[in-house]
Amino acid sequence: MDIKTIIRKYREMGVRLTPQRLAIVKSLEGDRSHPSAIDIYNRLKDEYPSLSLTTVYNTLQMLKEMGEVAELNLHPEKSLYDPDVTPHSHVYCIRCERVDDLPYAEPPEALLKKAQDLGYKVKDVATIVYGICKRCGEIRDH
Amino acid sequence: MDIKTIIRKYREMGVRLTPQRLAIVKSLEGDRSHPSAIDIYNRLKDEYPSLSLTTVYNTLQMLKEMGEVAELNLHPEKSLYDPDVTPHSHVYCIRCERVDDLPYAEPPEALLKKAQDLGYKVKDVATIVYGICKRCGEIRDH
DNA sequence: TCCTAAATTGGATTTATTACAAATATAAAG
DNA sequence: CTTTATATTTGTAATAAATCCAATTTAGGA
Repeated sequence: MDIKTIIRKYREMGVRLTPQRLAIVKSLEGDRSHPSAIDIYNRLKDEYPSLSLTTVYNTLQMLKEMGEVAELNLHPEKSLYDPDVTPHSHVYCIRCERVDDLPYAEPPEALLKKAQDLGYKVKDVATIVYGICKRCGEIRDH
Repeated sequence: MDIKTIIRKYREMGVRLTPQRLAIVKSLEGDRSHPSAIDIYNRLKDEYPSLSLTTVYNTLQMLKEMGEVAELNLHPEKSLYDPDVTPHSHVYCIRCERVDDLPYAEPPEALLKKAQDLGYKVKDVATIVYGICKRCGEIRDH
């Protein structure tokens, strides 16, 4: 998520470079917290009081199409966004919803094979580890 | 998802065996379509006109706690339910939302290792293949 | 500086899910 | 078979995420 790259991409796409978009891009830069759209909105609304949630959603959608962010389906009820689009996996704490990165690992070949046999054109593979994070384990396991 | 087993489990849990619960369990038996709560509700509402969506959610929640169904986070906005709780993976069509089963495949050991190193107590691993199913591929790729 | 197409805003809408109080019905006891 | 306690269902309202849309604003080229 390099800002210069993104600004260039915006220009190339003939898309306007608004302060809102720039703010969203900048807030996402280097962010490893895997925020939701509303998280991003809340972060920025003090600095941009007129910012609208719709704009956050629109911008995330656009960044997704540009290949600059990935949408993660870790949480059953909301999408989380990840500015790191290099292949990697995630651990998700089922108690506090914390997300941490895991390294990239080649998915089992047998799965891709079987998906293709079923007629699927494979676009992506996600591996998600579900567990209880250190902090939550300490809190409840007294 | 064996009905006799479930009835026995209900009894053991001291939980009442209502027609609604039985209908939901029966409709799920052997179902490989990965329905949402609303799908299940729609299927049953003709036969059980008084059935409420809340009851469907309650029952799914209970079956989940009994270990008889798994909740899948494949779709960004809704949960899908799977009465096959044996370990296996899924392919998800990003166009039509179709879901197919994939065999079980051992997740990469390096991921579990890393999650544990981060302090997580690992509970589950999900591998999801995203792609375009045969039918959708044929429709749009003229 | 002006102008227009593109973008933002905010309020309303849709969809999934949960909360809750009142009505109902299971299943055990008599 | 009837009664009864209480677990469960129901329906409606409340939440929450995400989308829609018309009116307003603005980026950026002329």
